[in-house]
Amino acid sequence: MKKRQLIERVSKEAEEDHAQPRLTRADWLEKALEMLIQNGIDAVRITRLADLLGVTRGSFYWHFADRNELLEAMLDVWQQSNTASVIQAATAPGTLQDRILALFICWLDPELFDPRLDFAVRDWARGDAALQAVIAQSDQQRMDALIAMFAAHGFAERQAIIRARNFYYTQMGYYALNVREPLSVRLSYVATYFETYTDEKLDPQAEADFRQKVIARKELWGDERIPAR
Amino acid sequence: MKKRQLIERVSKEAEEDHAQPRLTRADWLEKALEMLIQNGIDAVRITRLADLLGVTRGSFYWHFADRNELLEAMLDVWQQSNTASVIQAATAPGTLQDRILALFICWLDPELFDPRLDFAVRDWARGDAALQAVIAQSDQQRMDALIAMFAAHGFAERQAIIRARNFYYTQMGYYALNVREPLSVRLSYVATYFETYTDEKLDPQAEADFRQKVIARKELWGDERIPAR
DNA sequence: CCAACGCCATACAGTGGTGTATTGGAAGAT
DNA sequence: ATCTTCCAATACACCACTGTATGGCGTTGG
Repeated sequence: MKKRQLIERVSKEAEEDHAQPRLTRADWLEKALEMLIQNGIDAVRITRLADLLGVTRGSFYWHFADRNELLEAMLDVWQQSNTASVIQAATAPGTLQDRILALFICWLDPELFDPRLDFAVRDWARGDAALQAVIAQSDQQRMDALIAMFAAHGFAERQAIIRARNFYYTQMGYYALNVREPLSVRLSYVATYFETYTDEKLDPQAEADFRQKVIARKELWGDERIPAR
Repeated sequence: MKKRQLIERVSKEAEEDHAQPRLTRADWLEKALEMLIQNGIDAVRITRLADLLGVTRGSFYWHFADRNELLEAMLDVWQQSNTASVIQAATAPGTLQDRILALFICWLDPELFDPRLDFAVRDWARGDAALQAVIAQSDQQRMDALIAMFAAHGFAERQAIIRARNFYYTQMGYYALNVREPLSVRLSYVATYFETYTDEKLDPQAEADFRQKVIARKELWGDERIPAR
């Protein structure tokens, strides 16, 4: 699901025409998420957001009771975006190859899975046990979907777990290190990773289709969406 | 290298008797690192540290010029602890098996590699390009050591890179997700992971020795060093 | 023994953030 | 055409934190 849609849904507002003269709850929420991603939760200050939005704090306190309400809305957006995308890809119709490639798409398209948001939320949870529990639950849901995917294609329980962990942890590690590689380089690793995870060869035709699909999508998200973090 | 030693070295102070009536630069630094790990860089406030140390801020401004000097000292400690441990393990004498196991020890012993510090520093770098560059350099050094390790034991260039990435990213992903497992569970995965990374069987005797070694070390770091993050 | 140094307390000025109360004004509804 | 409703500006009280200036006091060395 598109993030802006989610933001508006969480804000309980209908999607309206752009170029509004006044702000909506969703506008504040969007800016706050942007701030969270770029500078961490402690940078999400009402004063600062008001400056960026070109209004005073008076506006904020009309849309939200207080800062806490904003934070809760932000968490709602996260909960309903990244995890849902992973699970959807892992349970996609088709062969194991189809599903793995769907997951690779997920890893590559920030509209489906935004690693910056994911890690910003994880950092946010530092020192907050309740939030950590929420995140752990989401991780468990993602892992369960991945384990089920491998298990459904012939891997025994323990093997499915190890493969799911390798698959998921490797990708999270990649994000955690904030690696910055051009898309072409990432694409060149796809076949090798696929074989590592599945012990099968990746069908060359499928790989070609995948490349084309990703490049077509890339047009949509624009050129430089590689996170500066 | 032990972290407290490093802290004192960075503070340019000799190790003294405990139970000092007055504080040293190292005491402030240690508390600040603790705060960074538990609550992030934005929680590293002079006022708060002073409260925790039971003194007023007057003490701080005797030991440090300003907050910035403290932050630089904290970064020095990180630079000289985690990365050094990884490189040392990866270049340890012996077979590939010896080195991999040395790295596993690293992953398990927070005195050698403290993942909480590592990720706290990564989070700190959010929105700070200069700091990101420092971290990227450390990551590169670690990766180079791992690639060289695999290459030195017969893996071709590309294979060595993929294996090093899998090895390192998987572990970083594990830490990033803040997984909390008992030591016994982690130990039970060692052999399987070893085989995944090397395509060799882990010598049962070596595995037994490893278990014993880790458990002996565990006595040293105490029981509950599993990060609450 | 007392003088200098090392470490800390106190007081002050300044900044940036929160939340509340009140007022102002433009768009839609009737 | 006026009357709500929605959104934003302004003003106020309050708190957390930084950094500086200065004074106090115990410890140590000459």
